[in-house]
Amino acid sequence: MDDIGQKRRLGRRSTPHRGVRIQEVAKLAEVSTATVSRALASPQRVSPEKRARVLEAIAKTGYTPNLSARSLRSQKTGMILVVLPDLANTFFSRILRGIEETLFEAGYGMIISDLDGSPEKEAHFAAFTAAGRVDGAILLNGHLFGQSRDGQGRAAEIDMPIVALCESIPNADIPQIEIDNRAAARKMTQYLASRGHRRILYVSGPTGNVLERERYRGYRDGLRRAGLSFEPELVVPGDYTIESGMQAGRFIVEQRRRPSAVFCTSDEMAIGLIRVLLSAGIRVPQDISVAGFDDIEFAVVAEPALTTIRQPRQELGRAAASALIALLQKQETPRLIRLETELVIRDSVAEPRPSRDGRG
Amino acid sequence: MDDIGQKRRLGRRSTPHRGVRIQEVAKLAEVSTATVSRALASPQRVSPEKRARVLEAIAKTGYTPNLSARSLRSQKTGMILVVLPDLANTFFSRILRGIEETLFEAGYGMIISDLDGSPEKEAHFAAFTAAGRVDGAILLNGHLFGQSRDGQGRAAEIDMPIVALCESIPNADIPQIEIDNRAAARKMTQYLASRGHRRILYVSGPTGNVLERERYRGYRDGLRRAGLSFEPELVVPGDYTIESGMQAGRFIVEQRRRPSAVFCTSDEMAIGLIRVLLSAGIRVPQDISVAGFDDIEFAVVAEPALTTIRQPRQELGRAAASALIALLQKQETPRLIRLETELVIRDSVAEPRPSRDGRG
DNA sequence: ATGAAAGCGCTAACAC
DNA sequence: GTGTTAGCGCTTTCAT
Repeated sequence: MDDIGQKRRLGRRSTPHRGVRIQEVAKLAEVSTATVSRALASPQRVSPEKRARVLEAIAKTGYTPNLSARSLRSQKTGMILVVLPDLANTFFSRILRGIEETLFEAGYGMIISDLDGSPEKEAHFAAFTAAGRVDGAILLNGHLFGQSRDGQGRAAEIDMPIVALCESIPNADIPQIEIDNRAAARKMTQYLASRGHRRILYVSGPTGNVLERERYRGYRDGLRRAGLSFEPELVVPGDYTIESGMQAGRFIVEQRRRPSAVFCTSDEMAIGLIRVLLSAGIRVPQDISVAGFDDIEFAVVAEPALTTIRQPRQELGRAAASALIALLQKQETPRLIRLETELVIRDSVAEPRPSRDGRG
Repeated sequence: MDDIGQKRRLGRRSTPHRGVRIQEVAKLAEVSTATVSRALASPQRVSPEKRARVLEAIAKTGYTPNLSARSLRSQKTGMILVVLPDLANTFFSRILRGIEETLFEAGYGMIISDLDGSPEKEAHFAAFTAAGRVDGAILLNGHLFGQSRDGQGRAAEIDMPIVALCESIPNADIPQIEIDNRAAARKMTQYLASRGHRRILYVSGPTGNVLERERYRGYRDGLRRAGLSFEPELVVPGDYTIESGMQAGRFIVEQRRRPSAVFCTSDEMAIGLIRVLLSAGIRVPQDISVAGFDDIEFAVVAEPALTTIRQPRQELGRAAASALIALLQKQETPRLIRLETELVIRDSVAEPRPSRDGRG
């Protein structure tokens, strides 16, 4: 006790820390600090008797290791950075939960960075990462730190375990976890065609987005396989938000020659679009069928209930976290993990009603 | 260079860190490490000339301070813990964004803990906090660490800046940021009554929840002020989820004597409930009016568009973060901050249709 | 205004 | 299996 008291006095800290330190535990258990440390980190390497004494001393003192110190010494932080474009987007929350669960089980914590479209933030988090504050990162934003920026930020130099989730990152030699967007979009397009639709409007995601590129290809594939011709005027831009779905809806309402089915590449857009259609007196699915993508929680309670593509969101999160953990443990991990999607048939898609110009 | 090279060799680190260290910058700028440190932390205390040299050296080397070391030395982490009950709940994402924004502006990072109803996790994060890994915490879960648990976890001893957001924590001497749930619920109940409803069913939140207690009181208040009598059978349990709203909906469908209006204490429940009503052939609002609470993104695109109470979610997050930052800076902060709510009138509430038994 | 040097609390290399 | 001890990289006191 005296020793510690003295040490305290000698220390030059400005804000005295009230926590118990490893020394105190060691003293109480009558072992060295190394033994206390080992008893915690690798119990099997300490004799049962001493281990018991250490554990007792820890319980008695309420000791919790200082993680900054541990970090500094071991060069590990136990923290993973999760970078995503928009925290407020429903789509991400379930994914986050999957990530969090898995990381937690493996003893890691999660630091979230909501990019919010700000390059400034991105630079900040790149620095953050470089500062050794995290052991690895999961990127949901479709590019590496500093990529698509000039070389001035040295972000690109970051060298640590990273995985890409959902939005794959081309040319990056890191594990990518995703769904087969192209196949999923093709599946939906073919389904729509199989119900008899011949004029299928496509509401896209943001231009340049990898997801969008793949889904668009899938749409074209589906059209081709169904023997339908592609018509450029049947592609309407969107950005996955409710608002952009509503805009697409307004566009459709104003048209003379309407599609018989609409394939929205997100559920949010589908829900917004349906709302506008309904308000304009266009019935769904009697007048126009609408399909979504993602199968968010609200898809099933939408009116009408949404026919959509289910993404295994929580599993995606878990898979990404697992891949990252494998990397951290220097284990082998596949470069590409593709999770299955499922066509979920509900009520928003029906046969087209017979149209005046002969066929759907 | 030689010195550093030598130091490296002498060091016993297992995983050589490739980052640039402060020494290297100091050497290049021909100043001491202390000057480098000061140039970063308090520029005005360093002569402009040396500061410029330091900055140049930093740019040249790409130096980023190691935050674990800084933490260890300064006893500050620059990290805030945000504890919330359910990350996958739409309601929280906007709040999180508000928190994140404000923390970011103040130079803090955010660590999220999704409790997910697990006391084990709670204990973990309590330990985490005790381990000096964060400088403060924002609690969205309605209780302090370890509260409502026996004294064995010494979590209660945690002594750091904490604020409670949304779910206030009784008897805790910490800033609380919330809306006036009671007044909001009263406002909605009175509005429903003003439209002519006399049998207003209340779908509650989880029992024991502070929010629920307040909203329930507001409902009773509203009834009283409108001169309506309270009827116990018009209270149906819920837990804010879509699913529980659907259950409440099924309950209503099975009743002979149905309410003319339903006040759901969350939008999710309202949307789930409407879905069930619609499926059973009960029209909303013609047959039954339904009101929600929160004004989530989907409220406006629901069919019918939801009449609800708007909570300023992002502002709540910002206010909580601001209060915490004030605390961290030892500034005064009000113990209670109440943000205004707003009654948002859309299409899910109408006058009751004349009923057989004479009045609504 | 600046530098020297003492640690922050811990882990791991090394010696036994 | 256990103890001794040297740092991890930084900030800050103290002395100048």
